Amino acid sequence: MNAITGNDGVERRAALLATAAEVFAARGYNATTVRRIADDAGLLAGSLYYHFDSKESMLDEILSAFLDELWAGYGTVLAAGLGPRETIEALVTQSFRQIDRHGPAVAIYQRESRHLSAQPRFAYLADTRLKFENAWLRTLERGVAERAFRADLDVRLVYRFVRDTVWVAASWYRPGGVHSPEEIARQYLSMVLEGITPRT
Amino acid sequence: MNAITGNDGVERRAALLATAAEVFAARGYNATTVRRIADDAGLLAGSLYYHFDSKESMLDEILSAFLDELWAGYGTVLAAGLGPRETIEALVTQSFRQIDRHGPAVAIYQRESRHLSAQPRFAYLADTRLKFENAWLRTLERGVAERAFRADLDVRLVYRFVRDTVWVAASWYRPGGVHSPEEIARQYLSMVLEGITPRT
Amino acid sequence: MNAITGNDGVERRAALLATAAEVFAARGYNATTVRRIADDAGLLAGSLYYHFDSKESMLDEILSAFLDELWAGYGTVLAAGLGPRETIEALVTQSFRQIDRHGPAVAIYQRESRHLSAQPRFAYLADTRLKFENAWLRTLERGVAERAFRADLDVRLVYRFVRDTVWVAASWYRPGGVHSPEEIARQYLSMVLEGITPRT
Amino acid sequence: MNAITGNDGVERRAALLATAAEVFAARGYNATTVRRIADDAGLLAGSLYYHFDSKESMLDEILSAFLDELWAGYGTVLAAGLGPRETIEALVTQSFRQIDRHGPAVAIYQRESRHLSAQPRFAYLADTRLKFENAWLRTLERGVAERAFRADLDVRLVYRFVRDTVWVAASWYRPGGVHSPEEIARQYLSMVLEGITPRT
DNA sequence: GATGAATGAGCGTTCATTCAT
DNA sequence: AATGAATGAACGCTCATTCAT
Repeated sequence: MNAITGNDGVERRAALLATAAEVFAARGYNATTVRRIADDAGLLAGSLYYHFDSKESMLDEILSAFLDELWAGYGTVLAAGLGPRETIEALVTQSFRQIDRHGPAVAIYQRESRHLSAQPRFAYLADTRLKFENAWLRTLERGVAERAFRADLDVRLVYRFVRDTVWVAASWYRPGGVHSPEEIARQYLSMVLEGITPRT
Repeated sequence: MNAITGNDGVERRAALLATAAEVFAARGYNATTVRRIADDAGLLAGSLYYHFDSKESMLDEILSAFLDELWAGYGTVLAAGLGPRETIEALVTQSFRQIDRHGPAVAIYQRESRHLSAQPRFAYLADTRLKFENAWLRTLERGVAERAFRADLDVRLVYRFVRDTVWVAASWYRPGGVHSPEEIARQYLSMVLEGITPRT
Repeated sequence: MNAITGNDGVERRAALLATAAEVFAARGYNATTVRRIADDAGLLAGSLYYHFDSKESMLDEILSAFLDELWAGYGTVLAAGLGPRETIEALVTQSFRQIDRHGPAVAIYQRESRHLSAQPRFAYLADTRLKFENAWLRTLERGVAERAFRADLDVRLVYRFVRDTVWVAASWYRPGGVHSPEEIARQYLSMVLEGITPRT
Repeated sequence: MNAITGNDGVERRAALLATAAEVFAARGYNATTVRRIADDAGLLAGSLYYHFDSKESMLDEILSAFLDELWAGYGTVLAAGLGPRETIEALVTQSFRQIDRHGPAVAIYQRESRHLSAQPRFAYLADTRLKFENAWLRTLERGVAERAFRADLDVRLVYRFVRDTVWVAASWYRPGGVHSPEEIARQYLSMVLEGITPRT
């Protein structure tokens, strides 16, 4: 009947999660009603509970799927033994690629992770934040030590600025627009690495 | 009788709004209950309605008070006839000062303005965004024309990066910390203007 | 394939009803979900509807099967032309035997019959209660007339006490325990007929 | 305005609990909807939550108020140093008085305590059952030792029968009927102590 | 100015039931 | 016979809001 049989259930589930992620990203998790997700997905609110335990478990699945993929990418970069500048470039590029593929999940992460991480179920969000911070700070510090980066800037401030700028892009980035993720990464890196004033 | 009793209605109102802004910023507007605000302010939920029409009108008052003050500052800067670089420096510094003084309002603005601006009551948020964009884009474009800024960067992308990075700082900035708003602005501007790699 | 598969439809149906009765007895009819019955029976909730019209019809079938058997036994006793004391003894013994064989059904009857009998479908429960009451009251009154029972006790109160005590035993009686139903009946009858203080 | 001012809130709460207890007793806790309680009490479902945390907390309050009073009465009896027969008489009389005063609570206790006591919040129901059993069993055993009660009956069985008969009376007893609680206790005790057959 | 009690709409969730496969 | 997915009504509960006092 259906050309893509075999894992209909899996695909249905994935489609529902994608719908949920979009609504969560657009309106915020708390402000999103389960009826609204169901409307957008074309079924009744109660029917979602055939596929998921709860609204919260949908959120959990969205965030952990995104973070799993994110860390897979980051892990490869960090294990590659690149220099500080190249590491930063690769991490930023990876990040924009994740925004391209998991835009809604990134937006949700950005908006909700702070207060969610207080709940045991979402404790992994706090872990992620820490691992994240570690990877970036160490790379920046190594860069300063190796004179790849300026020594007169506060590394923690730079980290915060860079971290936020990357993720907050999820709030305006739309896949299929004029800029590819790689192009955005390139522009962003050029700005942060070289500055927006001309180097004479 | 309680900690935030002022000696007249205006002060009482302002104190209540400050309390509301803090809770909105900490938990999000939708997730904040009117009862929680009342608890923090030391009265009962129903009593807030003597002072305000609705929860929404508290939000409205918080955001417009902040934007009024913000535009007063920006207006002075834009009217001062500075060069592009100096204008950018002044706008960024102004912004960090606003974060210092109106932290909660900025955080609320950052988090909620996108979906609020769809409602007629909050249409002014969309206007603000536009005015904001205009001021920045024009300054950046003028800078490119005058060779104060690099011509090879996409001006709209630079605008988005800078705008977001500045405002999102409200989510981690705490007044009275190790860095003054001016110092944060200086570091940020140094990064964006000069880049984080050393200029030989 | 699963533990309670019979070799024909009748047995399957009976096995499903037995499972349902156990769950109804353990958790109460209302608190029992059709899914729970299905789980215990090793199929999915929807599949039960191939065998039964509704959850209510399962209950109906359980209760009427039990009452049919109960009245068969009672009928034999009442038709036997025994004296009042012997009739009471036989009825009580019959009752404990029913508890032994239809424990879950008796527990359900005890717990739910009062409010169920308001529904037309379960009106027969009220009839049963009446027939029951009639048989007992008549036997007790005959016993008083024939001086087999004391005349100074309120016959209706005695009836209520005895009826309740017998049926409520279904809530603690477990088949295969230390006491056979006949032994429990003997002890119970001894208490009610002779009293727990010694006869000098 | 109201003749019984001063503790209106307390009385309102008590009246609501009494209404809830009646509905719980009539239909069972699980089958009772919070809307039904509210209907019977003349307000809307949501309004109940101004007075109580949850449906469960209403149940909790009903049961613990009843048990507190019950144990106060039992404590007095058990501390009075009466003989076994007199102790049993006093306990039974106390029990029927409790049924008279807390009829719905007793019916709820009888119907729900078994499965409720599995929840931590209602663990005290299991404690009560144990204390109860202890008081009765010890009194019966003492009675057997002192030859006040027959030695040929199984004490545990007698306990179960007596316990059940007393409490199950809550399902048919209505305050203000033809029999006072004391009269019912007298008849019941006469039956159990002396037996229903005449002592020659 | 503030309280206490209520409203009513809507929320996340459950569950008996249906039905195409 | 049984499954998987859905329905739709109802449930316990929350919360912005109202209003007599």
